[in-house]
Amino acid sequence: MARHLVTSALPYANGPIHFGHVTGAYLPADLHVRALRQRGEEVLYVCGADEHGVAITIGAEKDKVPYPEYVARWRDEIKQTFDAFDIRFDVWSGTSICPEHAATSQEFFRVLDGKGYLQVKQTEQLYCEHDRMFLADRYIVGTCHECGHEEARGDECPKCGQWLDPLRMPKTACKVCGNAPVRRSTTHWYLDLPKLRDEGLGRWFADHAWKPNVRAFVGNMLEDLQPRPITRDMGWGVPVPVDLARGESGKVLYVWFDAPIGYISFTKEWARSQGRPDEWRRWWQDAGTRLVHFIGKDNIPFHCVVFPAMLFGMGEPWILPTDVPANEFYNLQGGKFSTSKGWTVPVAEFMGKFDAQATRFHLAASMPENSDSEWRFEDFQTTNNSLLADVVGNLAQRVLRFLEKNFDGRVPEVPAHLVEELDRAILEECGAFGDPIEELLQTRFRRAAEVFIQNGRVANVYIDRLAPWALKKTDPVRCGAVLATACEWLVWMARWMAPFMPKKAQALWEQLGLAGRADEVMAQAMPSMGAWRTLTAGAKLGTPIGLFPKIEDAAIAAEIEALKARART
RNA sequence: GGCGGUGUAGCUCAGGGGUUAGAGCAGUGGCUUCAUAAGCCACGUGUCGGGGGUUCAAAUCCCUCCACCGCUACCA
Repeated sequence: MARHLVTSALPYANGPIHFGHVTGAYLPADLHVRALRQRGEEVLYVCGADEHGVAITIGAEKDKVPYPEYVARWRDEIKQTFDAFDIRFDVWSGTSICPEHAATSQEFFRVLDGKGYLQVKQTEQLYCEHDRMFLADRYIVGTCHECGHEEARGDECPKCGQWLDPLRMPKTACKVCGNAPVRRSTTHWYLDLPKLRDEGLGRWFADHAWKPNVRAFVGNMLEDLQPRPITRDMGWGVPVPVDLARGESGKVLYVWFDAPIGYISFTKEWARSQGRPDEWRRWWQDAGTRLVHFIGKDNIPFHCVVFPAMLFGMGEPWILPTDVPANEFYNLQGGKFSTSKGWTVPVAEFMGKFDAQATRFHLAASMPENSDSEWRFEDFQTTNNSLLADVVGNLAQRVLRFLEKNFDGRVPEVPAHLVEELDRAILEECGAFGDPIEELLQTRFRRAAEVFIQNGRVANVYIDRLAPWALKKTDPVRCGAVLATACEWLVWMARWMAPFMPKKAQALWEQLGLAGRADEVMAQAMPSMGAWRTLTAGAKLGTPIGLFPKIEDAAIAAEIEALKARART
């Protein structure tokens, strides 16, 4: 049994997150973590906001609020979204507030420098005197040096598609203020990625199992690797250690250098809060830890090359990622999610009208695991109505209501002579069932959702075959035994449901009259003949209430209309 | 431009060199009535994007073409 250190990409604290982020990097991690816990594994789930970088300074200045206030606002807003989705981290922090973050980041810089993995280079860059900052390529607009297009961005020309060098562009302007930037020389530190690759990172990557999208992308990247600058000229970020700055001032670590270190500093923060400040080493410096990063595909270069290179460069005993199950992108109703264009689903508003638990399930069932996928309101309705309500919710209802009406709301007895027959009936004769928890452990989320529903079908088939309503008059004892067996299956349904929809699972658990929690550690992985029943005959059941209310067509139509209306304004 | 992905039943997708290509949803017919007009059973259709090649055999491998999409790391 390994220790599992699970991370989700640190959300950038300059805007809200949407369903795409949730299903890309957070929900899968949460599902994986819950499945691990249910199997009794030791898990730590780490996340927090990424709060440095030039985009944040620009955003804050635009809003006329101090940087710390700006990031705090988004940090809290984003956290509320996670809370709404029942995504539960063991630690949630932020790179600008975590007390351990700056020192940890500087330690990385110091060690990598000491080991010769950093290079110092002087280059010319465009500098905006008005905004007093060096301009990243995307903050430059100007004339394309290839085709003469006048509104090219500094990194790429939208017209001819050429990759641009801002220093060669005949005419440029700062995208923020519109003024013409000047050339200015500056010094920066570069992470020597080719050297790290050649000294072992390349082998590490080659020897590892990866999702196909990750392998293809990184494999290419490793062939043509350049040293990468890891410092910037700005006042917001982790400062380059003074004693290593070679007399330079105003240098901070590049946001992508310090952001992944957040996983480590947040772990330290968590350890300290537990009263065991050294505990973090067990998670980051012990080969028994399995480190898994959940990210969207846009983060692949950083989590599969840059950050591993940094960890590798730190040397023993630091561990490297075990797996990076990157997802593709999630679209919305035929288009890309775009907060600025209004093509998005405001989470708080949505949660006021629809069920967060069912939403989790639908996001899992439509997750962009192997290719881009999308949220469609009609599909959400189908998942909720035809799968969750009809197959699973109604299953619980038909069993529990029957017992409520005819058996005083108690678990009937299963006479010894019927146990084997009924075990065989439901476990062997009503169709194949699978283990959703195992699928979640294997990070096959769509499959997990599918298997869960299939397991509900098995019990529906069982009930139809055994027809307890017919037995009611002819053989009440057998009727009770049939239903008690169905109840046992519902106990398993609640367990299987727990990672996907923890609150619904708990509700079902209580309807079954059970104390404790539906997500408690499972004593065995799957039901098996003669060894899967846990209920006590005569135990009082809870009150059956429909778990999944149907969603009306009109509600879906209204959402689609509202989405279109938002996009127009 | 480079790299990569996708293209399989009306829809969403799974599968992946070898018996008659699968699931769910939607549709049709039947059964049932415990249940959220729920459940169960049965049924249909597919040139597996086009073309070429390898092979005893390809949806599955190779080449090419077409369509759509993503990424292209000094913006997170």
